[in-house]
Amino acid sequence: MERRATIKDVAEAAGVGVATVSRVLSGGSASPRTRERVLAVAAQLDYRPSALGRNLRQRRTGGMGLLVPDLTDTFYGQLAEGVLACARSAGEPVVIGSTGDDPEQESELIGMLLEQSVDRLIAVPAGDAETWAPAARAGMTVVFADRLPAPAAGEEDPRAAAVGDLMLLDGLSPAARPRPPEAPSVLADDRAGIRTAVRYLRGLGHRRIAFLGGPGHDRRVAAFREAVGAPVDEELVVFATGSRDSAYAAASGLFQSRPDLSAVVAGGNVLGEAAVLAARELDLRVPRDVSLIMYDDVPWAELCSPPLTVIAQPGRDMGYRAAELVLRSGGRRARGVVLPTELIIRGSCGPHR
Amino acid sequence: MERRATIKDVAEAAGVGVATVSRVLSGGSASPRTRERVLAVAAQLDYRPSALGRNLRQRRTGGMGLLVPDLTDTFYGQLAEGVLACARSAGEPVVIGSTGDDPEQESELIGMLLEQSVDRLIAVPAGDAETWAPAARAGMTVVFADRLPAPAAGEEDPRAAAVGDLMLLDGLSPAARPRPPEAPSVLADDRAGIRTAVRYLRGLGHRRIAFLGGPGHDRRVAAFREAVGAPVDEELVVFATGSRDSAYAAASGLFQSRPDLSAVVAGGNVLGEAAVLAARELDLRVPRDVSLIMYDDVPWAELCSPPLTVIAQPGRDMGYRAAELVLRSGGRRARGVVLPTELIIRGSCGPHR
DNA sequence: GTGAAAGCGCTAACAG
DNA sequence: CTGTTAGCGCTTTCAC
Repeated sequence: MERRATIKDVAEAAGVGVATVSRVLSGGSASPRTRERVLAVAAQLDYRPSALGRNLRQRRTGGMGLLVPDLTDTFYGQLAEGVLACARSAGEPVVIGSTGDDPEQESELIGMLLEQSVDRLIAVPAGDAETWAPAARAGMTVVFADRLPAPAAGEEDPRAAAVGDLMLLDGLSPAARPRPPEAPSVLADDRAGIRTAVRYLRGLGHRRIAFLGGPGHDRRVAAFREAVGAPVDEELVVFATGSRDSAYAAASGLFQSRPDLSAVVAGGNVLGEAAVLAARELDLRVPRDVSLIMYDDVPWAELCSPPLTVIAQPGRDMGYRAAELVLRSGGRRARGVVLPTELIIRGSCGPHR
Repeated sequence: MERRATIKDVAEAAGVGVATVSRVLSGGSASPRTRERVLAVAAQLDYRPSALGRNLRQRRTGGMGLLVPDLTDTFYGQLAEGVLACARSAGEPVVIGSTGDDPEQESELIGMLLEQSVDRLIAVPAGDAETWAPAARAGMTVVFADRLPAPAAGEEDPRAAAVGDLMLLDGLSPAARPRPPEAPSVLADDRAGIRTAVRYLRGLGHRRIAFLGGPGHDRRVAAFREAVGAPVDEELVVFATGSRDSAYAAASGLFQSRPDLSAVVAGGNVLGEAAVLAARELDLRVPRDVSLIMYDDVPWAELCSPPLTVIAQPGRDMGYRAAELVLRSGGRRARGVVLPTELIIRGSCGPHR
């Protein structure tokens, strides 16, 4: 249990200078003979270059940070798995943090990452643009996943709400479209997903459709309003704060205050879970009494009875893509990516009656 | 977007030496006047000490590593949340890795952590004692959570299987019990949990009870065998490899090969999920045709219909405790901890018919 | 109480 | 091609 071998040990043992060792190990030039000897000695000494030394020297930590709202939410679990898969294949470490969808905790975590000199970050942002300013100021490369930070309070910026479209409309002339978000991002095509869901519901005859949203679902509500068209009944759009309790309360409240609604689209799997629970508690049968569509496909959606009809978004892929983006962001600011969603019809929606 | 202020900048701006700055910032002695000035300047410069510099100097990285099999498995999500909660309150970074329950990937991740000089690790081990030897040799402080590494191949070591008891039997004289595991650990009381479940099932009249296990469930099977007593029907004990597909195949195979079984206990939530799916596919009604008890309580267990009867283990607490252990392991090798499980009776078990 | 100086392990000039 | 050298930012003796 002695201290690990350092580059110096290897150099001495191999009878060469430390620079040579460094070169050999990082694929630099060296005569075949030296290279072989160094490699042999290194292996023999079980030498592993210390990331600490390298990072200090290069004034930056390798790897990346990952900030998600809650690992207990299966969707973020999938997202994280994607990120980790990519990081692993790149041999890069990932420093993770869970924000609880709280901007304050998020800020603290950003601070912590800064302290660690982690300068690449993938985040499902909880705070608004203001929360994220410090990260940008510090020169961090950040890729947002799943959603974008809301514009700073006071700034009338429709960008966040509109971006869902933009990225898909590659046909538009560059000048015709608003500037892209400042940070590259990997988002699901919420707008199309929600629109498809609402149309599907309308096709089944539903007219009083509610939206059950959570933190970060603003693009989804916006899409919902748009899809429903004209003056949407504001009582049918309710928000929870992120905790399961809050989600349940919101769902239950919705069902009780508006017994006339015939369908609800839940903005995320935690909300969907809450809706199922609340409906059951209130003796509402799905889909007989109320139809339900949930955003996010998660393994247990199929276990419900009836199995839940969902808007699937590729969580794992999103994570993987985000990691790729943040890793090879050397080539300047990458464009954002929007991944398609898919309406998976199972059994939780029925005709309006 | 200039480079961050260093300790040197602060020292100069405050007209003191770097050593003084260092002292002040780490609570060392300094005259009130100097201290104040340094603090002011530091704040003004938005100075954040670089963890890189400190770590290199101290030849160790702060924070901890966390290795779990799969973040898509809600139980590990809970565990991770616990770890992160503790780490956050300690201001420590967490480097995470997902092993996919594959010893090889686990080894690689351990190597990566070693390279990062992360010397504290919380792990749900995939590999056996041999896989973990390098970590120990390198002087890592590791706390195992949820399970222990199997004894190295060839070593006839009943410790892992027996430990479930040990820790609870504080009444035994120290000499009478086998030595404790080499690394501190945080485990659920699998033995009691399984025993309770089996007894419950027997009380309902079930005799042909099957066990559906996955990687790392050896303590649970052992407990199952013990609870069932005497020669257990080996065909009723089946194992999957960790993937959802494999779990489904195992469950489906089990149901088909042994239509006479009347109850199954699933060793983890992924297995439980598979069992529900397989049963439905084969038109087996739960609990009419087959009773089901699942290890792990997860939010969606309640959503199934009928809601699943489960053996709950405190995932979040386990993570939190593990993090505490690994953090304050300064005081030598901490004892392991065993947390209680609870049988939560919902609707997936019925009388044998 | 405070400053100067010596590195921690590594890479990147810069000479040979 | 290869060795020497100068730090990266910080903590920690060791003098003053």
